[in-house]
Amino acid sequence: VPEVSKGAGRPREEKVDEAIVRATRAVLAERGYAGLTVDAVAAAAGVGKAAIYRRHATKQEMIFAATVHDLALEAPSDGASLAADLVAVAEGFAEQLGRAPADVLAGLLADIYGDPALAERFAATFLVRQQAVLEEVLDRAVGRNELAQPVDVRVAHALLLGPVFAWMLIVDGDPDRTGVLARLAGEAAASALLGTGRGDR
Amino acid sequence: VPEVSKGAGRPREEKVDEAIVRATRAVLAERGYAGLTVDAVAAAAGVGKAAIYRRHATKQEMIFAATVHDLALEAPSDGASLAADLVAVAEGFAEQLGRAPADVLAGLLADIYGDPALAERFAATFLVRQQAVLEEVLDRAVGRNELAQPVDVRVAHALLLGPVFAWMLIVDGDPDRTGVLARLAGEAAASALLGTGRGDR
Amino acid sequence: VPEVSKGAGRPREEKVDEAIVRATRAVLAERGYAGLTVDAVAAAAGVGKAAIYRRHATKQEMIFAATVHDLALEAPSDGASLAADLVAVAEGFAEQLGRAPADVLAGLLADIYGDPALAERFAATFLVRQQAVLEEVLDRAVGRNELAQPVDVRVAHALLLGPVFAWMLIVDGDPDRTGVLARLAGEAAASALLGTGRGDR
Amino acid sequence: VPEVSKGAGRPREEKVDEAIVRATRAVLAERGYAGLTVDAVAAAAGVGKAAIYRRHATKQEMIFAATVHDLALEAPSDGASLAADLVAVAEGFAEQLGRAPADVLAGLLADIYGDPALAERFAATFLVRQQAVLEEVLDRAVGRNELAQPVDVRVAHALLLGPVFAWMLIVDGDPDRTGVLARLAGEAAASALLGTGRGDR
DNA sequence: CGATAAGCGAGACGGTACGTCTGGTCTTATC
DNA sequence: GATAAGACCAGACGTACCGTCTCGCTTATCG
Repeated sequence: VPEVSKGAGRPREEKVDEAIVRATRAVLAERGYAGLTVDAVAAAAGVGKAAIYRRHATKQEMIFAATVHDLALEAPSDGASLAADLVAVAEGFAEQLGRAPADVLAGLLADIYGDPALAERFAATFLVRQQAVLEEVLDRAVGRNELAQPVDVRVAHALLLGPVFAWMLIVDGDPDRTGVLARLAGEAAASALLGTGRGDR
Repeated sequence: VPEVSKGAGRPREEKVDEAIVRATRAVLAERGYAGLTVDAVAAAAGVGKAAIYRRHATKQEMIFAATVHDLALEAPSDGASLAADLVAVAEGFAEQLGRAPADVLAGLLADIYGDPALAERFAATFLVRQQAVLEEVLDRAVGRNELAQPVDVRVAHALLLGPVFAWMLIVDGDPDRTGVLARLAGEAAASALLGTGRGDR
Repeated sequence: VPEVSKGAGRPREEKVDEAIVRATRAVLAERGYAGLTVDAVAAAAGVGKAAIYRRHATKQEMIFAATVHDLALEAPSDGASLAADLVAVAEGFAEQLGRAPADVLAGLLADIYGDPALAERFAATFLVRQQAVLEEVLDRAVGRNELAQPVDVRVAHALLLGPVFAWMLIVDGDPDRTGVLARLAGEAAASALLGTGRGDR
Repeated sequence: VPEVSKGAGRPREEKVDEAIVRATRAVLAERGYAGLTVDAVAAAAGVGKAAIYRRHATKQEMIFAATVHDLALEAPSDGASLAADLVAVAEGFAEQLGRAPADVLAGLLADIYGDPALAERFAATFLVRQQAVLEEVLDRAVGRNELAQPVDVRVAHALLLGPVFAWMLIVDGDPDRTGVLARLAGEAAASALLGTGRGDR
């Protein structure tokens, strides 16, 4: 979102912001990520294109802001074990991803290549947030003496997020069993990380 | 690839097929998935656009055919255990994915939504091939009595492919450590599936 | 020219209109009617293709508008006789046609068949304008009692326009003698129409 | 029509020639000059495109050969006067032109610009033939002492052919009155030429 | 309170890619 | 060597979309 010069001039209308978000989601639902047009969003929102581009540098950023930006992710309360914590985190990931349409996730992931700004925003919002949660859980495990030495967060991230992502976007698994898969992913990651940490493999 | 009416008329020239594939890869390497143009491919291949569209219904199918379609995947030789087999499979996935540029994988995954034909082709070539390998490995485990009851292949698929995919395309992990991650994913999946199979959780 | 929704939005720029007209004429002069390309016109005008198609439904209409649409035709001042008037009209036709390149005239005439909209525009601008001039001259002759009864304008039109057109586009006559031919055509038409009017044949 | 190397190999089949002519006319009748496609003609004739291009250098030449090439034009028998002869000639022109569709005439006339070979063929078949007839009629008039000095054939040609052409292709006059117009054109041309010849203007 | 600054909807602008279509040539296998 | 079928190169067509700009207007703040 480009900076807003404060003070002089007419202030931006919040109604416009809301209308854009609502219209973006509506058009996405109707035509999908690939079929979404800025003109269509503007028309559906009853808004000029300039109002959109005053807020978002590109179409992708608009979509990002309307669908993914605000996806909250709460850190799990302290569990009994690393395994329990990781299962909770995986379930959190699943819940978070599930709130955005699959094609939007895939589309944004693709558009990240070739748009560094979007990549930056994606990393800052998504990756950083998820990895912060993970760090906390891993630290707890160290405190609990489950883990002797710190573990690379990115590895843990891939082990946890990957299965959920693949289930939802690649394998096209049954949405009703996403929870089952998240639990399995959490347990799998815990055993792998603990095994690594113990160094017995 | 649209059906070829056999027998009558001038046959398609293999040289053209090759030129298109080579040019597609070259343009992808130079401009990336988003920057690829059919005209650019045609020009680079010294070929008319019609020759391309005679072979591929859309730009995406052309890219698919040039980058992903032929990605071989060999089934691992019989290992000592399910864990060993799954590690080998995960390494196979990593090697297979590594042969295509990341932006191409992401781009195709995105374009699958909204192009059912491409989705079909993707499933038939990619998913089916990988899941066949997985089935074999899982069957072996049943034979070995490691697994008491059969396991849903899609679950295993997500547990194995997900981490590799996430490492390469989302977390942007160090390519040199992709092998490490694949090994971890294999072990993690094995322990999760064995745990499930034993039903002790 | 498609209708312009008035009032709202950014108004069309006259500079663009002019640039398109100028570029169309330049490309026509350089490559001829058959060699003209909309892309070439757009490039020469420094204009997007959309700006052209916003104004003209087809390439032909664009050419029409740039070369033929505005060809003025002044009614001759009252002459001494029908013959004198018709000579003046024929010379007017010759002057009018002479201002557009021959291949353009032939090309547009051909494209009229199969494009009803263009035919309509052609009739409204060209035929109607010329026939209005003719009507006036014929009315004067009736007033002068040269003609006892009104004459079919289309007949007069063919008798006058035909020779000039044929001289310029079919017979490929010497351009320097177009004036001579126009005079002859005027006299010929006058004598034929007067002969008809008198009914002595 | 490209030269035929005689003797060796399989001779051309006349059936193919006929089929091409028939198909050309059929497609012209159905889709018009602008809508005619070589592929369509080949398909309608049950013939390969090569068979067409072996006989005709371009699409236009094919159409020319199928519609206009053979349009006969008989010289009028000796009439009582130049006027009578010219009327006969004009009627001959009208009859000749009437045997080809209007859009074809206009289309070929347009394509002549930019295709010198077609222009050559057109001149040789059409203009030369018509002007030969005209020359003969004008010579007779000199013999009859109606004309003191020879008249430029091209001028006479324009005066006669022009009105007929304009009536049929530009003014879109009633086909049933084409004869009337031809008679008028003949009389008009005669009076103009006689006037010129006498030098009294 | 009047000037200034920025917002607004509408829609034109330059640029560029798409997928289709055609013309004229070339290549098979068959006659 | 002619034939039917059809692939080949080249390149124009008209459409669609992106992100920017311009119009006439409205709405706030600042002097």
